[in-house]
Amino acid sequence: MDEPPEIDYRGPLPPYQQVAAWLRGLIESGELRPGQVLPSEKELMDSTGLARVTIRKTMKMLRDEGLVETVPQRGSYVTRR
Amino acid sequence: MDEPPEIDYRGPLPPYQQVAAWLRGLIESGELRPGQVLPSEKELMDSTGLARVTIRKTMKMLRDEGLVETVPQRGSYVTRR
DNA sequence: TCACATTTGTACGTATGTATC
DNA sequence: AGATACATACGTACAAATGTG
Repeated sequence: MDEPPEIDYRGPLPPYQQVAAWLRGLIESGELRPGQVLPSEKELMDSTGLARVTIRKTMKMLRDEGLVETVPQRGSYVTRR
Repeated sequence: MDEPPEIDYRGPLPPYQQVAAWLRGLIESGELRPGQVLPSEKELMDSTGLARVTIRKTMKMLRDEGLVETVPQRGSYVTRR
């Protein structure tokens, strides 16, 4: 898994959307394929330096977009379509 | 943290400047040292009885003076110089 | 069967940013 | 100056299910 971009706390997009944009790009480019697992909340926290609630907000956004599906105690996966 | 002075709503200085003057004094006297955190907006609201917008006006004044720096979601700190 | 680490779910408290009335 | 609301973010803690050894 690539490293996420540096978080810009002063940019036009809030941190949780910056992470979402990064993951969205990986999915749409095919780097992350349908059925494939995404980094765990912990991994994203460590790689971005953001808090868990912020990462969870990112994942919720991607879920709402239908791009990923989250399985409790398992992880989040790229939606198969 | 000391208690702020009683707010004089009829005095020559508006309330937000009265609070600013108090904090400025603490900083210049060394009671609040560089890098040290200032009371949160909530604490200042409670201890002064003033509204949040007023407290924020106080902090903006101190920021503009270069006496303090505010970190989003963190708090305001005495500028290190 | 058991113990342990991992992972998501949930909740609470605190803090600043922004907007509306 | 004030009141209220919502957005965004950090930290902590605990619960519950899963996977691994």
